[in-house]
Amino acid sequence: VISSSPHQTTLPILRYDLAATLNSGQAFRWIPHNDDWEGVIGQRWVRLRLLPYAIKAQCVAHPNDWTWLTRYLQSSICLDAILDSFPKHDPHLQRAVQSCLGLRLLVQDPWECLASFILSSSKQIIQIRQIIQLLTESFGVPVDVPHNHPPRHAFPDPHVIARLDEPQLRACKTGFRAASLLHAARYVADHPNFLPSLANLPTIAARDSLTRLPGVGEKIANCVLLFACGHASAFPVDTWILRTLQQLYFPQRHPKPVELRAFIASHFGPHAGYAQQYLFHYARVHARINPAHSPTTP
DNA sequence: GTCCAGGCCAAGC
DNA sequence: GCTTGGCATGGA
Repeated sequence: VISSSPHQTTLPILRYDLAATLNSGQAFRWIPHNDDWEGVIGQRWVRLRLLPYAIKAQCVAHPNDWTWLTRYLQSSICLDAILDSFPKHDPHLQRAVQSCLGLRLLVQDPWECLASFILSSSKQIIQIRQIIQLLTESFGVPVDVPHNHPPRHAFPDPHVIARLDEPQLRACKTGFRAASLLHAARYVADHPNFLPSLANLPTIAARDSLTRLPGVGEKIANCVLLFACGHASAFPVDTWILRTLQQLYFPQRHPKPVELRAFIASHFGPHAGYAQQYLFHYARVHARINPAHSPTTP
C-alpha cells in the first residue's frame, strides 16, 4: 500500500448535519474519530470534519476535482427546496426535521448499496456494519491510507463476489443472506447495464426489476432506489418506520399495507424518501417514540 | 435464557 | 388478499 500525506479541500455548506447523515442507517462504513469521520468512497479513503460553514475533506491521492465527493455528500443541493416540499401541517414531521436540521440523503454506489441492504435483512445496524467490514477486509482491494494508518478496503466488486461460493460468504457472518448476495453479484456481473439503468426507469419499473432478485423485496428495493438511484419518492418501510407511522399517523390501529402505501404516496410529497429519512433518524434517536420492547429512557 | 433485529419467501388460510 | 414460521447470528 502506497502511503503519502493527505490532500485536503474545503466544501462550503449552508446546513449540514454530518453526524446524522453518516450515521443514520443509509451507509454502514463510516467510523467516528473524535470530530472526524473516516470512510471509503469507491477506491478512496476519506476523512471528513464539519466546520461552521464548510466540510473539511482529506484524502491521500490528489484528485483532479472533488465532484465524486460533493455528489456523494450532496453538499451543494438546496435543502430548503426539499424541506419546503414537505406537508405544511404535519407537526410530527416538522419536529423530526428540527431535531436534525441538515440531515441529507447521500448518493451511494448502487452495487455497494444493493449488497449492503441484502445483508441488512433482519439484522441490527451494528451487526450490518460488522458483516460489511468482514466482507471488505476479506475480499475488498486495500485502498491508500495515510502513514501509520490502519488498512481500509474498497467494497468488493460484484465480479469478485460472483467468483466466491456460499461458505466463503457465510464465513463473514452473512447467514441465510449469503445465497441472495451471491445471486445478486452474479446477476450484476453478467448484466453490467442493470444497475445504471435503474436511475432512468420510472420508479415502479425500477422497483419491479430489483425485486426480481431473490432476497430483494419492496423494502430493500426502495433503499437502493432512494440511496443510490435518485428516486426521491422511494419510501423504505422497515420495522422502525412502520411503528413510527402507526403511532404518529394511525393511533390505536394498524393500517393495511394498501392503506399505508396510499397514505405515503399522498401525504409526504415528491421527496417522500427524504421525509422517511428524517422520521427514521428521529425515531432511532428519540427511542421514546418507538417503544418496540423497552425504551432506554424513562 | 428469551426476544428480536432498516426482511424475504413459501405455505396455509 | 393477510398471517405465520423459518431462515443465521448475536446484541440487549
